[in-house]
Amino acid sequence: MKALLNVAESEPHQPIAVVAERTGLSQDVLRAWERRYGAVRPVRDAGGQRQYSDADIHRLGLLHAATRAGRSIGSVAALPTDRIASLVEGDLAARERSAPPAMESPVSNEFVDEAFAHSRALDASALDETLRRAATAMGVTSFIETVAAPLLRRVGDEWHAGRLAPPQEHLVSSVVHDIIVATMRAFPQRFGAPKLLVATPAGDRHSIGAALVGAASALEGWNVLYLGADLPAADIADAARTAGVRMVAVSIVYTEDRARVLSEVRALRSRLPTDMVLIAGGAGATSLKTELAAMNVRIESSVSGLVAELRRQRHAG
Amino acid sequence: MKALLNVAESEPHQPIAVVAERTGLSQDVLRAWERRYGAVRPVRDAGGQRQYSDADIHRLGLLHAATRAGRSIGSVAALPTDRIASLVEGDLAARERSAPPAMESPVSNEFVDEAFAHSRALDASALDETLRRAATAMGVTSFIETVAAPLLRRVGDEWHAGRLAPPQEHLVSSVVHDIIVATMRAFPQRFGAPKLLVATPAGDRHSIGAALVGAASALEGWNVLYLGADLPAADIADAARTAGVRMVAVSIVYTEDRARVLSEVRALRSRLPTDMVLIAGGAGATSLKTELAAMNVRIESSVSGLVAELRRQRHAG
DNA sequence: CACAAATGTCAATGCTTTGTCCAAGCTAAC
DNA sequence: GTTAGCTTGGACAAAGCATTGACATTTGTG
Repeated sequence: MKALLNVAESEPHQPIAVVAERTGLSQDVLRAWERRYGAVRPVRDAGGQRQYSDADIHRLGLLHAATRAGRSIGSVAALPTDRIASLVEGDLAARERSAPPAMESPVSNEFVDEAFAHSRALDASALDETLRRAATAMGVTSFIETVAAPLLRRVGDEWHAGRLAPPQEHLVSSVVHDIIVATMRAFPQRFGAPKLLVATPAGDRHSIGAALVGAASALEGWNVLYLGADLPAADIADAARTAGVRMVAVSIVYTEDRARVLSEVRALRSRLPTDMVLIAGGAGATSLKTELAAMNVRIESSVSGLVAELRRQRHAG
Repeated sequence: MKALLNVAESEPHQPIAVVAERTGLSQDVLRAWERRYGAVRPVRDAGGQRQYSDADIHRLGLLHAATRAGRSIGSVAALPTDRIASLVEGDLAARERSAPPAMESPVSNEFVDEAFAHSRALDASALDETLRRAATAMGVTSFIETVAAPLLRRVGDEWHAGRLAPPQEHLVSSVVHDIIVATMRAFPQRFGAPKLLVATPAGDRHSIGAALVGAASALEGWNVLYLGADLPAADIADAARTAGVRMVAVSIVYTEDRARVLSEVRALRSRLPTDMVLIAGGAGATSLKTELAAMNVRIESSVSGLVAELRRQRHAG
């Protein structure tokens, strides 16, 4: 930072147009600041036109920065240049201190609102983009908890209240499902990692729960074999044997026909090796927990519980 | 935090806009607190406008902190400043005690440890998988802050200490860069969304910062034109014009040659339309902030600050 | 629970500051 | 000489600030 002080030399001088370009100030403002506040005093050439030095330009840039920060030009125009520089520096530093507080909750609500609007309008691609953005930004786990679940609940409520038609509900379920499945599929099969089969038993077509389980497991480093919804017990068992999985997880949502569900799970349990762990999750599983526990099926009511179980199994098995 | 005690000088005074910005209090609140409780008594300039001293600002900041801690403004506004300060200090200490330190760190440290081990072993695919898993699980934002940045720092440290060879460092940079770029590219161009150009000026080959900016912007819903590192000013300006972008952001890391960096940015600024916003970020930008501010370049030292600016621009422009 | 005080926010109005525009004349450059 | 750019002085309009009063919540209290 050497200041060039050789007065005799013809220092570089710029016409007003160049100064306006460089500082971002209009020519009118440059003249007004000079006339009204004496912000700078450019020398004049033979014809009376302003010739700004580099120091002038720098000073004007600082003044511009000061006004952008909220100061009035009248109160800073007369200050010495280094004083202005320190003011500007202070303003920048102060803004830095106030910036960090990043917000979480308002953002996720924004996502829910946005997604809901797209759902109402049946705009599939916009909905998809919004949800993907949310998932990428906040992570799958928070996405599920703070965006997907609230959105599904809200859509469900509105549907029950008659303010939303079935297509809207289907759209949301299907888009959310696709996103979660895509997340799961994004993880390559890892050699040596234990394998987990995820499905929904016959009679239950709500596959979102299963997809959630699959995604969470994939994030845990498991190789996930995701078979989707409405699968007969025999098929699940065959697949488990063929693929050589270590564990099987089923998601149960639909429990209107309790007997049907129980018999499906029972059939599955009996077709699997006795020492293979079978986990059930979802709202339906919780409401049947006594019966399920009695037939050697483990219940995990939350995703985090499942994750804990996965870790145990992984290091145990 | 030095208080400037030069008495002889005309004490610096700030207008209400700056005070509002720095304290986070609205102008309305500032005036209400003064009128109703005499919280501060700023002097007035010739035209009757309030001029706050630095002591006033400090006091107002304390009052704001006190109200955030649950105290009523009426009960603290009249107290002497040092009494308020001790109250606030007590409140903060109490909050420390009550708030159990939310442990996010063990998880992310696990990722960092795992990734670091893979880096050391030069196992590119395992490193890639680990980092992708982390990014998917926790979201890009947290991933950057709690995994990518610590990992890069750690690798850098070890490299400086001679315990790691250049290939390891390159591997980590390149994998992290690829993941972030992939995230950015995963978002489709949205019709009607404003466009942002992101690049690193000539002479600086550290493109990770630029990639971070691009990803954060894409998550904000902007169409991002990411041009990578080491780009001459003229090329950036041409691209900006051709693509019709609304804003340009450059990431500056390398400041060994300050003059070179400054002249590149100056050239870029002068080639862009005067009213187009040019933002600079990165460690290098921070160390040059006064100079950059004087040439009508905006500084954002953190990603969250940039995001805030993006929102402002989006709704403003 | 109801009532009153406290407090953040907003609107209306008037004054100040500041950016922009205009007109007429002058200068520079091709 | 003609066109584009600059200067000056003045005028005007937009933006910012001050003041007052009111409103809607929240909070505290009997």
